[in-house]
Amino acid sequence: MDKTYNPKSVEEKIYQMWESGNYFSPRKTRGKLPFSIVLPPPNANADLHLGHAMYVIEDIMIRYHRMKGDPSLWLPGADHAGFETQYVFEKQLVKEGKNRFDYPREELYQMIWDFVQKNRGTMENQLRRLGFSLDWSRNTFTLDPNIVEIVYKTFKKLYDDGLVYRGTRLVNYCTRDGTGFSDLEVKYVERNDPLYYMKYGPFTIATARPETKFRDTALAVNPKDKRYKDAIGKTYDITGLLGPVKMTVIPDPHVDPAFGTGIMKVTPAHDPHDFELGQKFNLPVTPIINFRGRMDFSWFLAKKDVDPKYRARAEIYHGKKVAEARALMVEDLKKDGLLVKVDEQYIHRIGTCYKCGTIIEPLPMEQWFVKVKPLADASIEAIKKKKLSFVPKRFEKRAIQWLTDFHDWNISRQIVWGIRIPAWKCLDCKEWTVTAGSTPTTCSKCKNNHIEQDTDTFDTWFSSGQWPFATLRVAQGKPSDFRSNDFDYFYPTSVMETGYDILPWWVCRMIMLGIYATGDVPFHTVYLHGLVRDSKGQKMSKSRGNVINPLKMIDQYGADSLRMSLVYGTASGNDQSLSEDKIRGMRNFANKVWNIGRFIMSDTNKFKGTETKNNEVRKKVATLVKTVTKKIDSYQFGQAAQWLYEFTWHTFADSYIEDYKKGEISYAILFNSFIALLKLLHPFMPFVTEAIWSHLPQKTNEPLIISHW
RNA sequence: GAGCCCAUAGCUCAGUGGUAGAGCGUUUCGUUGACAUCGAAAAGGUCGAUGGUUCAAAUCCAUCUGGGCUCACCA
Repeated sequence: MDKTYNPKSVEEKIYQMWESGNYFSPRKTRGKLPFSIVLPPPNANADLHLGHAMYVIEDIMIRYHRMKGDPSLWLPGADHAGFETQYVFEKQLVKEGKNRFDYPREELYQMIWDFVQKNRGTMENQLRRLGFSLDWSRNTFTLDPNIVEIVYKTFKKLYDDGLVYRGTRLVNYCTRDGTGFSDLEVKYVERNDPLYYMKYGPFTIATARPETKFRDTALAVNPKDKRYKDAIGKTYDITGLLGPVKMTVIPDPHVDPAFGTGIMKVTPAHDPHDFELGQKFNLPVTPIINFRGRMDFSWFLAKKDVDPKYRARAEIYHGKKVAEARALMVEDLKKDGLLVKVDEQYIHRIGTCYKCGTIIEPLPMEQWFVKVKPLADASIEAIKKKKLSFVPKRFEKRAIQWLTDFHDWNISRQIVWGIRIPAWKCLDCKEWTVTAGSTPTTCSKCKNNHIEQDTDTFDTWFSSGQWPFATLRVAQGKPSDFRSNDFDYFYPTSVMETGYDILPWWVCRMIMLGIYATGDVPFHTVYLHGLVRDSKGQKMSKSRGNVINPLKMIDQYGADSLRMSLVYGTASGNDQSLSEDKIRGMRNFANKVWNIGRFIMSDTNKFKGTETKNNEVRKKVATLVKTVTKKIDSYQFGQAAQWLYEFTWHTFADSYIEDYKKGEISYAILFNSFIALLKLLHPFMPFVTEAIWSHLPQKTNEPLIISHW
C-alpha cells in the first residue's frame, strides 16, 4: 500500500469491478421489503454540476440498504429536457449564422437528436465518476419509445377523463423563444415603469401599458366605490388616439379604489385578470400584439371609412415593437392633450422568460391544458393521510400550498424537441382526435380523412412528471425473477431525493400524475436537499465565475472527498456553502482512513500488554454502529458523517491505535473494530473503503459493497 | 399583501430542553516506522435583541431587528 491514498489509481478499477460484478442490480426476493430510488434524470446533453453531485445522498441510502440486505434499486435515466435543450442548440445555430426556421421540423429534430447523442455519454460517465451505484442495466431516456408510449397513454386517459382539454386561454408567451409556457416558467421581476394617467372620455385612467388600450373592451370599477357607482352599466363615448369608441363600465370587486383613479380599463387579450373578467362579462378577446411581440393594427387598417389622420397613425404603429410603439403613443397622447400626468415612481412586477429574460406577453392561444384541481386535491389528500412525508417537514406545508394554488397547466410547447402531442385536428370539422400514440387515418367525429397532427410537443415536466412509474413499468428484470415486472415490486418507490427548488415543477407533478395514473403515490418520502453555493454563500453561476466543477474536484482530490464534503455537517433543506478547503480537508480524511488501514496491515500483532481497554472499545464501536444507523434511518446524513469523521480520526486513530501500541488493546479487537468502521464509512466514501478492504485479509472474497452492515 | 428559511468561535456551518461543537483559519511546540494530506497543546462564542414558559432554554412560545427565498390578477 502506498504511503498516501491515491484515488486516481483505484477509482476506475473499483467502479468497473462493482459494475461488472452486477452489484448494482437488486435481487428481487420474496418476503423482503425492497428499497428503491429513481434518480432525478439529469439533462441528457449537459455536464453535471455540483447540484447533481448532491445525489450522493441517494447513493448513501442505496448502499446502506444494499448492505442491510434489502433488495435495493437505484434507477438511472436521462431527460431530453425539451425547451432547455432546444434553447442551447438554437444558441449554437445562431452562432453559425442560422436559426431554427431555416430547417423543416424533422430535420431540426434530427439535428438536436444528434447533438444530444453526441453529449449523452458524458453525463452518465460523470455519474460513474462520482461512484454512484446506479443500476445501469435499467437505464432509460425520456424519449425511449416505450417511455413515450406510457406518456401517450396517460395523456389519452386524461383526455378521456376530461382532465385534458383544448382551449383558448391567455398563455405566457415568450416572443423571443417563440413558445408558450406554464405559469411556473415565468419569472417575475420588480421594475420601475412610468404609470400614465390619461383622459378616457369623462374619466381618467391609469395604466402602465397604454399600447394595449386600443383593444380595451370595457371599463371596470369597484362596486363599492361611491365615485363611480352611478356609472356602472352605462356606456360612454370616448375619444382616443384612433378616434371615437364606446365603452361600458362594469363592476369588479378586485379593482382597488386606491390605485390610480380607481377606474380600470379592461383588455381581455393581454391581461390575465382582464381575461377572466372578460369571460364573466362576455367581452371579446381582441389581441393587438402578435406572437413576434409586434403591434398588430391590421384589424383597424381593414376598416373602411376611417379618418385618414387616424389611419396614418395606425400605419405608423403597425408592426412596431411594443416598447417602441408605446413611446410613440405617449407622444401622441401629449399632442392630443390626453395625457394628464405621469407617475415616474411606479414600481410593479412584470413577468419575464426565466430563460432569456424577455418580457412575457400574455397572449390568447389555443393550447392543451391539464385540469389540475382534481389531481391536486387527490395529492393533498394523500399528503394529509401521511401516505407521503417530507424531509424536512416544513416542505409539506409548502407542497400543499403549491398544490392548492396551481392553475390549469399549459402542456403545449411550440418547439420540436420533445414528445409530439398525439392529437390530430380535423381540417373540416375542426374537432380533435386524440390517441394513445397510434396515428389515426380519419377524424373521430366526422370520419373525414383531412386531419393534421398538432405540431406542438409536451412540456418536459409532463413526461418527467411520470418518471417513477414510467421507468419502472418499462424496466423489466429477468423473466425468472420474482415479480419480473419492476413496477409490481418496487412501486411506490421509497424515497424521492432532489433539490427543493424543483418542488413545484417536478415533485408536485410527479405526485399528481403518479396518483392519477397508478392509484398510488410515486414515493413514500420526499427528501429535499439545499442548494450548493460558493464559500461566500453566493449562488454559483458562470457569469460570477465561482462555479466549482465537480469533475475537476474529483480529479484533484478524489470522489470520496467531494462526496463527504457535500454531506458532512449539512442538513436537509438548507443551502450550504462549499469551498475547496473543505474538499481538501476531506481528502485528508480519506488519507487518514487509508493510513489506518496501512497500519493495521503492516503492524500485525506486535504489541503485547494488559489489554485492559478491549471492552471499552467494543462498547464504543457498538454505540457508533447504533448511532450511525439511527442517523441514516432518520435522514440525518450530515450528522452520521460527523460522527464517523470524529470517531475515525479522534477516537480510533488518535486513541485506539496509540493504546494498541501500548498493548492496552488486542489486535483482534482493533482489527474487527476497523472492519466495522469501514462498513459504516462505505456508503459515504465507497472507493477508499473498498480499496482498503481489498488489501485486508478476509475470509470471503466478497467486496465491501455487499458486505453485511 | 401572505408564507417560509437563516442569524452559534475569524470564515463556513452542524447541534435543537440538562455544564457550548466540527471543518478551515490562527498561535506555540514536535524530523525516527500508519499518516507532515501528520501529531501534541492553545487562543477564540454572555449561541441576533427583548420578554415569557421551565428546577433548567442556543434549543419551546411571543415580539422585534437584520439577511435571504417563495408565492399573489395591483391595472
